[in-house]
Amino acid sequence: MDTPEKATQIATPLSKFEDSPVFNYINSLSPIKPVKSIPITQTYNSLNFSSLPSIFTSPHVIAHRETRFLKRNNFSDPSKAGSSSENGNKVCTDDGVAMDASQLYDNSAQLQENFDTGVSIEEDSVEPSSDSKFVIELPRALKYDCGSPGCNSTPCSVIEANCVSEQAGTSASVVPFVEKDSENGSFEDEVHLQGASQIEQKKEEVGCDWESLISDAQDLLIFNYHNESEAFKGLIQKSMDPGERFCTSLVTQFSQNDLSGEPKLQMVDSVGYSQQHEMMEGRSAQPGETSELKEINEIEDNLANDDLNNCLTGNPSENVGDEVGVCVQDACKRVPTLHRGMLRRCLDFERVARRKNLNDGSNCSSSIILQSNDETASEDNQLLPLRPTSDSPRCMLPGIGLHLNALTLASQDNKNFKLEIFSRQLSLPTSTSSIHSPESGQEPVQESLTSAAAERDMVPVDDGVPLAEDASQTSAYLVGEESNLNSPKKKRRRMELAGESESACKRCNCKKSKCLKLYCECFAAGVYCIEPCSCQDCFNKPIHEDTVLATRKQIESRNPLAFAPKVIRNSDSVPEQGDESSKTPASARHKRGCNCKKSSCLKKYCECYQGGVGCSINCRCEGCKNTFGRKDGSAIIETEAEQEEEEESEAFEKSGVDPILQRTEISNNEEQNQGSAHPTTPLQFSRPLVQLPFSSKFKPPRSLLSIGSSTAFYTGLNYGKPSILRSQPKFEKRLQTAPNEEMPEILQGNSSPGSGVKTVSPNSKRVSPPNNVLGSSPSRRSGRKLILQSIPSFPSLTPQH
DNA sequence: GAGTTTGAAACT
DNA sequence: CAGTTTCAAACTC
Repeated sequence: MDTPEKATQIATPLSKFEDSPVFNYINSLSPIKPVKSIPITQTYNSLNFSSLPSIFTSPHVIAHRETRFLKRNNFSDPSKAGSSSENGNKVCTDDGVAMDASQLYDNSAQLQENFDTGVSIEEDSVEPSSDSKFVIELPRALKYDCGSPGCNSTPCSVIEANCVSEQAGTSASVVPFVEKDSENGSFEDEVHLQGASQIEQKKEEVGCDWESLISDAQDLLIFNYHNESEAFKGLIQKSMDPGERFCTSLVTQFSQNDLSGEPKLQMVDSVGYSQQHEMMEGRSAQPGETSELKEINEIEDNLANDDLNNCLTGNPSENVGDEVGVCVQDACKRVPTLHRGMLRRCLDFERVARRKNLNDGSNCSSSIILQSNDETASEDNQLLPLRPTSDSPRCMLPGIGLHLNALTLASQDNKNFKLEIFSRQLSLPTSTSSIHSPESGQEPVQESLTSAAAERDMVPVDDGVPLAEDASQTSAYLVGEESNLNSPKKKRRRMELAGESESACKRCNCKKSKCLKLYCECFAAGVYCIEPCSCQDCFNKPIHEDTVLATRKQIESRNPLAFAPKVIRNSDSVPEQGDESSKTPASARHKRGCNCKKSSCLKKYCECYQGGVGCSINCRCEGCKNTFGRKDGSAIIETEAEQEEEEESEAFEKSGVDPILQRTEISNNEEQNQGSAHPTTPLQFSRPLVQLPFSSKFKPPRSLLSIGSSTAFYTGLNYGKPSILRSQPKFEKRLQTAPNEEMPEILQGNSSPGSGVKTVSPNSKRVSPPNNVLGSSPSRRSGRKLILQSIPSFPSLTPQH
């Protein structure tokens, strides 16, 4: 199966195909001339095809995409799967494959997506390597199908291949080739056969393992998303170079392997999600693969990391902004890069989303849903600079990047665009992950996302917390619901139904505030008002950017935390523990606390309740009955041992809790905590408070600011409450547990009176003794905490570096 | 859809 | 900082 041989084989089948009437017909259809197996330059392939999309985008493509999108939503609908499979089936006519694909698809769209992502990436990387995409692609698809756990991915891979090919314009040719190959019994034939056999096996395996796979989906999802995000990041990076490099490396290796039939192809394919597979199945790289795969993985990881770091962490500000825009554009142009697959996916979704947005008026849900799209927004045409124009969909995740702060900082269009992209990107994974994976999977993602977002955000907007919260919640819910939020009320209703998605898409109804006050949800959320808003005399529009920014500054001068997420979640700040915290009710708390008197904190009047978090010490509510956690919760004085136990339990929870189910989890956790004899309140509250403001290390500045300014809020509010003292110990623990990074920030923040806020004293008011906080937090239990941290769900989830 | 309730935000 | 007013969301009918 050496390369030369392959080439020969490939050439043969191609020629045959070319002769076939089907091929001719296809050719007639597609603008792309079936270049006779002439090795086209990889770059050209991508480039050439990139231009073609229009042709293929025709109804079929669109339909396909939509179907696909629908599929995502309707996992169980077989018919759709079938329809969708039409396109996909083109490529894979194999019954076995098709079956698998449909089934798999139905079983878990997301899982598939994840695989798809991996696959797509692989494809991208692989494509360039092969002189003729066709040959390589088919085998790949097959192999995928045949491939390991990737079986699941098979359908997806196929579909994607189709999509890609369609867009690229190569797909058409591909299909025929496949069939022909089978007919010819050429190399591909073998592949098919093997693939089929393998697929069947896989099917069985899959069938058997499916559940397990699904169960593992969380991990996978996380992984996938992580990968996607990485990939996306890679794309984003102004220099696609890394991606290219990666591709190149892959290609190189691939070529070295001669693209040899199955194993190598599989290897290549697996590269994308090999990690996932490994994770899932525990399956190590295949014999031959191992070394190479490892290398590839390493490269990929490095790239991803680097990319992430560079893009996200790096200098989000200037470089990133430009980079983003550039990257996006480049990405579009550079379809062939390894991220291409992802982009395609995203595009598909995005298109749908955009349509919806356009049609419906921006629906936050759609945007959210498609966050992935945004990720992929980079894709071809769609990557329009989403300037925060009035038209642009504003639905941003509250905490993420859309904050006006970010906007202000990044006044540039590109930057804004980037931010949105990032936010969406970030959110996407979360949403998806959340949906499928009940467990920890999501958290890591969230954390990463949040952290990434935080890092990225030009402005240290919020902690990732809000993002996580919103994203997870909203996204998850919204995904299903998406579009129809036309009327504000309906929207609200949905939000309510959804649970808490509200934050994601705010639509205001302001009449007197001109949407320039915090009364305006849009303004408060840091987003511009959009069509769906029913506001009057709205100044919260890009047109009035100056006014908005000025007002914003003014408000911030008054209260630095004014635009910070109201609900702070620990997750992002603490990578490791973040999971825990995020999961645990305690992790999230309203930054300022509520002041409810009549609603008993059981209605959305209560911001805590609305945010899906329990009331905390900071709350001055009366008759609190917040189902997410009462402020008074029994403040039980716990012994250190108990506290430790709690911590452990929390850590444990962290590992397993689903972000999606956050609320449920929260309630559960609280219950658990209570059950564990730990009064949920004190601990939880204390924690959130501390962590909240300073979720990410990167945000110190903001946290500091917020802290200082926030003092007013935090100081003195809760003095009335008795339980605080007890809580302190836990609080201290929390602090300790919290990563050092956070702690310092917190401490720093605390140094100011404001810090005290979080440190809440046992007595109601956040008398935060900075000293206490400082003293306790960093040093003491850091050891333990470190241990917990060492467990970091996120790292573990990640493909490993 | 109109009116009421509620509590945050803004103001004094 | 406390008290009051304004505002818009949440809620009810």
